[in-house]
Amino acid sequence: MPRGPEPVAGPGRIRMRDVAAAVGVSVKTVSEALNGTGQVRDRTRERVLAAAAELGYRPDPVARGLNAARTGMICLALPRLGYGYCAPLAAAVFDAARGMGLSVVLEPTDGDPVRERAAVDGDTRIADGVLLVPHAVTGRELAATVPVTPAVAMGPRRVDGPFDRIHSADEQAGETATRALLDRGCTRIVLLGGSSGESAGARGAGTDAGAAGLRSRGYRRALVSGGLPVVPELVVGDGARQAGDGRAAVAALLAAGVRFDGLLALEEPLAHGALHALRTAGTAVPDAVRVVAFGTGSLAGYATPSITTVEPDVSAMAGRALALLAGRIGGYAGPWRTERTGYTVVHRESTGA
Amino acid sequence: MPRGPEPVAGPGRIRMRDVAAAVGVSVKTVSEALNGTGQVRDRTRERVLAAAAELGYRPDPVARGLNAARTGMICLALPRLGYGYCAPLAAAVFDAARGMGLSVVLEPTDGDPVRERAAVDGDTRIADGVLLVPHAVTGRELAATVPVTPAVAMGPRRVDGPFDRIHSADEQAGETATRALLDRGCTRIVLLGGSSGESAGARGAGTDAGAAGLRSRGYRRALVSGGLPVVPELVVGDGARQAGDGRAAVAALLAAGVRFDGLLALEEPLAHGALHALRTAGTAVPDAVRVVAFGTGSLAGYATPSITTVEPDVSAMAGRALALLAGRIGGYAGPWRTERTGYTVVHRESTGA
DNA sequence: CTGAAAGCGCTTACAG
DNA sequence: CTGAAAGCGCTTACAG
Repeated sequence: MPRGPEPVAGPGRIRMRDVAAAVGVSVKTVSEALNGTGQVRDRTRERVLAAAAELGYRPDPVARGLNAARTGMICLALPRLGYGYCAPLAAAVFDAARGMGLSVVLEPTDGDPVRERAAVDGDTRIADGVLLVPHAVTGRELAATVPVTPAVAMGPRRVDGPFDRIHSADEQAGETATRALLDRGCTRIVLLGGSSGESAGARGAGTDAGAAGLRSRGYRRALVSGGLPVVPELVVGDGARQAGDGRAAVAALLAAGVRFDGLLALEEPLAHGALHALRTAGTAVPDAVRVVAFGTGSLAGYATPSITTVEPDVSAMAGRALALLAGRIGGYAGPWRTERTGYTVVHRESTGA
Repeated sequence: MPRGPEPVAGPGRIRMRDVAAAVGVSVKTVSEALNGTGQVRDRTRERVLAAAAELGYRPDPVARGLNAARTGMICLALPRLGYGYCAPLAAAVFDAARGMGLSVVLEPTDGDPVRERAAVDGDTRIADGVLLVPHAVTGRELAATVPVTPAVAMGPRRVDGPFDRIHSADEQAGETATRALLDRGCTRIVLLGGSSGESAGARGAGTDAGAAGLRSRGYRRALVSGGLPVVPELVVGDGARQAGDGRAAVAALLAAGVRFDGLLALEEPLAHGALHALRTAGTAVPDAVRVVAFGTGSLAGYATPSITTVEPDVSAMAGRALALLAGRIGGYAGPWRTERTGYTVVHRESTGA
């Protein structure tokens, strides 16, 4: 008997064959009675169910998984729960997965391209499919992967590769957010956490920019179409994400005497830091400066003042991503698909709501 | 060939036997060459590795798991990522698990006792062990479970059952937090989100209170040992957790003309709501009212004013819980153990720091 | 309606 | 150092 270490549950672990022996039938009958498959006489099924309950039988999902070539698990690989809208997105994925009878293995990649690639390409996969929120990995790197299981890339990054994609409309959202400020009379709008040009903040040839790059582009587009210039000194904190960074960047602007009447924070924590700096300097929000932030707004409503946010539709992202993934797991082999999900502006006090 | 649907990867899926055939050796030799077990001649190993790479062989972790009676996965069952300190705790669990070579299946129970119980007792388990953050399930219910795999309960809830436990020292933390306010001269301290007596907010016979109940008890103990009475009208929002609830409860106190000079919020969002209500009423923090909140403080530092928090040591909780679980998975069969992890007070502006 | 047997893709005691 | 074979706990085509 070539076995590994004693099973955790010890020799008391009940197998299907034990139930079969107790009832006096074959394992096939037990399997069919328990799963409701095949044709089992009522009387036999009852005896099987009774014996299974009596003995405390629990089916082994690993054995079943080996047989079915399917485990009912999917892997959700994302940079970190605290990153961008990962936490609410993950929550939405759990909800959707549960509705489909799937379990979720959460794998934080820490934004490490090696781990991101391994999530798709790796050899430790026990899941039937992978949902990847790429951060650092490039489209080129992913294009070379040979996924062990179907994969779907989701989020703002425009990566390319052998998988379906769900993109959040970040460029459009950046434009919408900026326009909301323009519409309220702002003419000098600080872009906090973004970049003023294609080169900075973008990773590849413009098609592979991160969320910040795309949102920045939307900002610039809104300014241009509004007849306003992109003022480099108003674009600060490129790549920053933390409240402390936002605070420092805005404090520096104020100390330098740079004038502005609007502020678009590309990540929610940046806005909290910005408000802190503005408050310290005695600058009134929204009277002197109007503020909009990207985020999911769990606390934005209770900041002082409450912050207008541009919120991603994580529920749609999760739902669509899982639908596409389930289709692939189910055997669909058509061409790779790309879908887009939106953002919603929630007006609060920081824009004068 | 009694097979289910065609495997996802199609007929191209390479098995160990394919590699063996390509090299002209047995599967045993391939297995040992790939795993570095047994004695394989260098020359043979090289040929096996080359063939495996050439063919794109990926080991099947499910088959390996069936054989080893171990999958290298654990299940983390918690109410919801947005609940209490679940998100940072989950992040700490991922870190610790990764360090031990384990993957984590995250299972939100939504605070449903049936699902909490199923996480320990269920029959769909593919994990080697379970980390449960109980919410609604009672100790009595869990005591009757027959875990399929080892389990560890963690968090503020004092549940009992056939597993190890890690408790956060919530009663002690409640006392420490209250004392911080007393030490700063507060004499009328609002308890936001808690209860004034044993009956309310506690679930069982005092040994099974949730975090709010335990923290409330610490609050009362601090008052009593400070020679102050527990004033029922200062205890509001029993069971509340959301910013909106905190805002409403504090607004009601202010509208009713109730006087207070300190406030202990049992959940961080409550404090953000409270600050909002205080600001609206023109009540100065910390001059007129000092505020302390339980929380992990990711945004507390950027509220207006920044909020003093009592923060759980999630890293210690995760580390100890996994250590205990790994011990059980490894076969340790000693008596159930209970460990305790602490909280740290981080002073910020809301207490005059 | 039911049983005996093969097979899922691995690992490993046993015998060379 | 290596192979043939059994076994992990299930599911299911095949033959009664």
